[in-house]
Amino acid sequence: MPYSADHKKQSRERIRMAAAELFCRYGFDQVSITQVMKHAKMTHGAFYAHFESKGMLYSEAIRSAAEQSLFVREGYELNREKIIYLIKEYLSLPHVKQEVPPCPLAFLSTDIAHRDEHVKASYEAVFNGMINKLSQVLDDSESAHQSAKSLAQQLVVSLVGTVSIARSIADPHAQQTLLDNTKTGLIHLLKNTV
Amino acid sequence: MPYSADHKKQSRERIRMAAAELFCRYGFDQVSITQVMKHAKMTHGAFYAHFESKGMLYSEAIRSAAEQSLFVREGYELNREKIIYLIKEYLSLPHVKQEVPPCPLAFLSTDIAHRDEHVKASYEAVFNGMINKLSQVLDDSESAHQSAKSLAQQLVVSLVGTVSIARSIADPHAQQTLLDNTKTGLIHLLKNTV
DNA sequence: GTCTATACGCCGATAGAC
DNA sequence: GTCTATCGGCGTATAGAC
Repeated sequence: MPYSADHKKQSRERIRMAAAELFCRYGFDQVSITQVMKHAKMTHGAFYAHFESKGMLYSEAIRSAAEQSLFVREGYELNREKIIYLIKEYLSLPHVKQEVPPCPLAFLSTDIAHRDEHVKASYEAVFNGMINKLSQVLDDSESAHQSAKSLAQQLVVSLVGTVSIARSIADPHAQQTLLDNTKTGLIHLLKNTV
Repeated sequence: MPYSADHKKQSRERIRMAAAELFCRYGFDQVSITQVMKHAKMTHGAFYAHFESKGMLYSEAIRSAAEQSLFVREGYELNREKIIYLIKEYLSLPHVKQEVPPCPLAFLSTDIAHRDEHVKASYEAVFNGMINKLSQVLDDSESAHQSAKSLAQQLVVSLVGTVSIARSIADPHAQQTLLDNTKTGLIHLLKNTV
């Protein structure tokens, strides 16, 4: 055959990456296969040689987006200080504006609710991955009244809620205030549970 | 004319209400004008006698949804105990499953991010309304290190984040755990800032 | 594997009868 | 004001050449 297996793999990966960026930015319904393929430097006809449907691509794109996002990309050798650093990055305007690879949990939260179980399973896997990673770090210095996993969940829902809301608000000043308030609140929460 | 002004007003209201329910449940893109009008007991042709576009309907539907939602409908004569009651209702499975009129902040958060400034303004107004209402109650018994408005924001972003994520997760047990954890965390937060 | 071309359906919005 | 009918556009997915 005129195309190597590696070439196919690379094409597939380009599609996955393009999809991760575009779906996060515009949502599932407002991104067409034609747009994704153009972003991946191909035409729409080639799509179905790599994925069986747009929905299946979505499911994979969520995991791709997660792999590139803050907490995974910089989440090696995590400790309390690094968590605080990541919280600040997560709750930053560049993240909200998707100038860095965004967290799909925050950018796609309500979008996932309308999709099939396969897509939801991807979202849930990313969510659990983030919780597990955080709770491992928080475990060794945990307060008496709150388990590490529960604390990690508090953290994540606040992060996700804040960024979701900030993206849906037009006023830049209100965005910044919101981000800063959550930042202060979460750091306070972490300090008090050392 | 064969139709009274009141009749027109009622039709318009039926459309608004139908839109509020359907948009919250399925999102903007996955609801057609035909569906909304069918839900409002009319045919699609009549739509543009009441609204100038689907986007304008969305903007109004967000406010309609907010008016019916928990914190507004039961938010009169608020106090700390009632806030705790509303938190429990908000973080309940019937709310997540939209068996009661849902909060548009949680059900539409990422959906709004892709719309125009007019829609975002509606979302922001609902958000600010909720923050203001809560912070008034929290103001008289505020802790030294955290303003009432900031505390109210912590509350809302946790509520919104939790319900958004819970809707996007398939496993009912994980949903319930998530809801319960946030419930505990927020009640703890409120008690500690009396 | 990737291309161009197209089948087929749905949607937002408009036109005109009643 | 509400109806039926339709326009124009775009979407997913497929077919067939190379």
